[in-house]
Amino acid sequence: MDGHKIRNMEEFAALSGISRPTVSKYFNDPNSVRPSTRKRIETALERYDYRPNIYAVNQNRRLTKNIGIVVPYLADPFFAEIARTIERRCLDAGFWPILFSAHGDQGVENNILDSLRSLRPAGVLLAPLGRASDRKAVELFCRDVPTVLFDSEIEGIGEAFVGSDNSQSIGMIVEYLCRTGEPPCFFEMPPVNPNANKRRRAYVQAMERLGHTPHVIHVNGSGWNFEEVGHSEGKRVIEAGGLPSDTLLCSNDRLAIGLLAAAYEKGLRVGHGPGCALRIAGHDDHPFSRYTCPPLTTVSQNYDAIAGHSVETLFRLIEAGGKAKARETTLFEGRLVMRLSA
Amino acid sequence: MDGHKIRNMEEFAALSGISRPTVSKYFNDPNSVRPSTRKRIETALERYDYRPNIYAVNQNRRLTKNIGIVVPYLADPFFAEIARTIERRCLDAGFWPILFSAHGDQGVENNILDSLRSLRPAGVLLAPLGRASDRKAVELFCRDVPTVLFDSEIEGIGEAFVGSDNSQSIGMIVEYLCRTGEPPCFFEMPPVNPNANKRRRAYVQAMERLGHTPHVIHVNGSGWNFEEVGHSEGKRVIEAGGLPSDTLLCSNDRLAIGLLAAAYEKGLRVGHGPGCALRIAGHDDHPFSRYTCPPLTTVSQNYDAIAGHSVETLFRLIEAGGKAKARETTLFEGRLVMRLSA
DNA sequence: ATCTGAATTTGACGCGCGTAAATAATTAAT
DNA sequence: ATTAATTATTTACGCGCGTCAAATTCAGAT
Repeated sequence: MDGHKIRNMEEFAALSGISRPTVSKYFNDPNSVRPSTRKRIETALERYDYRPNIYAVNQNRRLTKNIGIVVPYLADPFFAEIARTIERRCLDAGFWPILFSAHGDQGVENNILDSLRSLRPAGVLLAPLGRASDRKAVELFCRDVPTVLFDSEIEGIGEAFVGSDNSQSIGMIVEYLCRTGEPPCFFEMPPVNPNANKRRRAYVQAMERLGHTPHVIHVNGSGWNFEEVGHSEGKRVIEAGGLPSDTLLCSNDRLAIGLLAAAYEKGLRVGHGPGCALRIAGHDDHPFSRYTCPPLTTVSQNYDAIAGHSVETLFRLIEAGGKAKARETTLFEGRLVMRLSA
Repeated sequence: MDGHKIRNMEEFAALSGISRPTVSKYFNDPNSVRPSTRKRIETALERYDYRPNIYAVNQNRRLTKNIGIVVPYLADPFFAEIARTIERRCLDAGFWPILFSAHGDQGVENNILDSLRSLRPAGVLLAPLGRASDRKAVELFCRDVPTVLFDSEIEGIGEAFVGSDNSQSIGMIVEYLCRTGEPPCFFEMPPVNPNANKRRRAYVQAMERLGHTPHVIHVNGSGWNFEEVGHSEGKRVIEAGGLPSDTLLCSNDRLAIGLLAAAYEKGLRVGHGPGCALRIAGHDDHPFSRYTCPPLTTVSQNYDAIAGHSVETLFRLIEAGGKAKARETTLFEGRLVMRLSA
C-alpha cells in the first residue's frame, strides 16, 4: 500500500497503466477484460487500495447492485436468522444487501418502501407485515421494483412468493398430537398476517379429517408481542377453566413460550410424561424453543430452504429483466421436532 | 400528483417556479429559505412527488446524512432492540440509519467497516465484537470516521464509549443474592468481549467486599451461542456434582436460559421458594427472560438510556466536526429485576 | 508476414446535484 | 423614500463514473 490515497478512477487507471474505461469495465465484470490486463489491474489494486465511489457508480448505473431485505420485525429471532442467511447469499453473489425492519408498524413499512424506491435496488426480498401492510402501497412498489415476497403472502402481489406449507405442517403436528394423546385445541395468534388464518384453517381441516371436533381459542391482543399475548391470554384461559383439551397447539412458538410461562405460573406441569397436566406445542422451531422448560415440541420451518429459494428466485428474476412470466408460489414443508412439551 | 415523473431537480425547480440552487438549498435545510418560497416548494412537492437522487446528493456532499449502526450479533434480541431504538432516533434527527450485523464473525465485521468507509457516513455507532474484533482495523476505521462505541468497550478507540456499569450492576445483584440465600457462584460466559471479564472481576470484588469466597465456574465453548453453552456446560457442571453453592449468577441472561434448561432436564427445581434446589440469576433483562420458567431474576440494562446517550453523543460529535476534545466514557447503572428464579 | 476478430484506448458526453460568486430582488428599518 | 441587510437568481464549474463511437492495438491463426 502506497502512501497517498487515490482520488478517483482516473488516477488509479493512470497508476496502473490502463485506460479508465477499461478499468471501469473491469469493476463491472472482472472477466470482461483480457486476463493479462486483469492481472495488471489486480496487482495495482493490491498496491494502491482503491475502491470506486459507490455513489458515482450507482448514479450512473441504470440499476444498482443493491438488494433490499425487508422484514416485519427484526427483534424476532426467526427473522433475524432468515435475514442473516439471505444477507450471506446476496454478498456471495456480489450484491449489496440492505436490511430493513418495519418494527411491526405500517408507517415504517411504507417509509422503507419509499426509501427503497429511491435506492433503485436491483431487487427486493420482502416479508410484509401482512394484515397491517398498506396493500395499495406494496402493490405500487412491486410494480416499480422486482420483488419476491416471502414468509407472509399477499395474493397477487410481487413476482413470486416463498413460504412454508402451513397446511402440511399444521396437519402433521395435529396428527402427531392426536396419535399421542388428546386431540389438541388451537391457541391462535393475533392475526397480524395471513399465516395466522392459514394455520387456523389448517388446524380445523386436519381435525375434521381425523374425525375430531376442532376448538379454536381466540386471543385478545394485537401486535408482535406474541410472548406477552401468550402469557396474558394463557393465564386468562387457564383461570377461566374448562379448556376443551389438555393439549394446546399454538400458532407459533413465541406464543407457546408465553403460554408455557403462564402454565408455570399457574402450577400446571407441562409435558407428555406422567404427572403432566398440559401438553403444549408450537410452530416454527424458533431458535430459543429448544431451551424452554420443558423444551418445546414444534414444527421446524426450513429456514435455509426458504431463504435460499427466495434469493435464487430473485436472482433469476433480475436476470430476466425484473418481470416473471408467471407468479410462482413455492411452499416448503415443515419437519416435526419432538421435544418434551408434547 | 400529476401524470409524468419528474426527472431531476432542474425540472422540478422549473415546475415550481423557483431556481434550482434555491431548491437545492431547501432540501438541505427547509428553514434556510424564505417562508414564502418554502411554501411554494412544498406545494409543488405535493403535486409532483419529487425526491432528490440520493446518489447524486451523496456524491457531492462532503459528508452524507448516513449513520452506520453496527452490532455484533443481530439474532440476539438485546441488540435487535437497541438497534431499533437507535434507528428511530436517527430518523427523527433527519439521518439515514444503516444497520449491519457482524454475525459474530471478525471477517464480516471488517467487511462492514470497509463498506462503511466507502459510504462516507456522518458517523457510526459501533458495538464491536470485542475480543474477536480486529483491533487494528477498528482503530484505523475510527481514525477516519467519527465513531461512538457502545456496549462493548475497546480502550482508547473511538471518540466515546457508552455502556453499562458492570461493576455496579453485578455488585448489586451479588449483594441481593447474598442477602436472600447462599452467596452465589459465578457462571461465566465465553469471553467474547470485555463485558465477560469485567463482570467476572466485578463478581469477585463484590464477593470479597461482602466477606465471601468467590467461586467462578469456567465454561468451555466459544462464540455467541450462549444458550447452547449454558445448556451443555450447565449439564456438565450439574452432572459433575459438587457445586460450591446452590445459587448461580450467570454472566448474562442467554446463558441463564440455557442453564435453566439444563436444570430442568436434570430435574432440579429452580427458584427461591421452598423445595427449590437451585437459584439462578442472570444479567441484561433480555426480552425473553420474563417468560422463562421460572421467570428470571436479573439486572436490567437501561436500553433506552444507552441507545439515547450513544446517539446524542454521536450527534454532538458530528456537529463538532468529528473529533471530540476528550474521549468520554458513560456508564449507566442497572436495575435489579426480582422474579422467581432467585 | 498477413489477416482477422477481439480487446483496448481515446475522446467526449451525460448523469443529477452541491456550491461558489456575482447580481438582482425583497424585506425591514430609518 | 432611502438605505442596509437579507434572501433569490443566474451562471458556471466540479464531483466520479458509465457508456458510446471511432481509432488503435493486440493475440492467435493462416
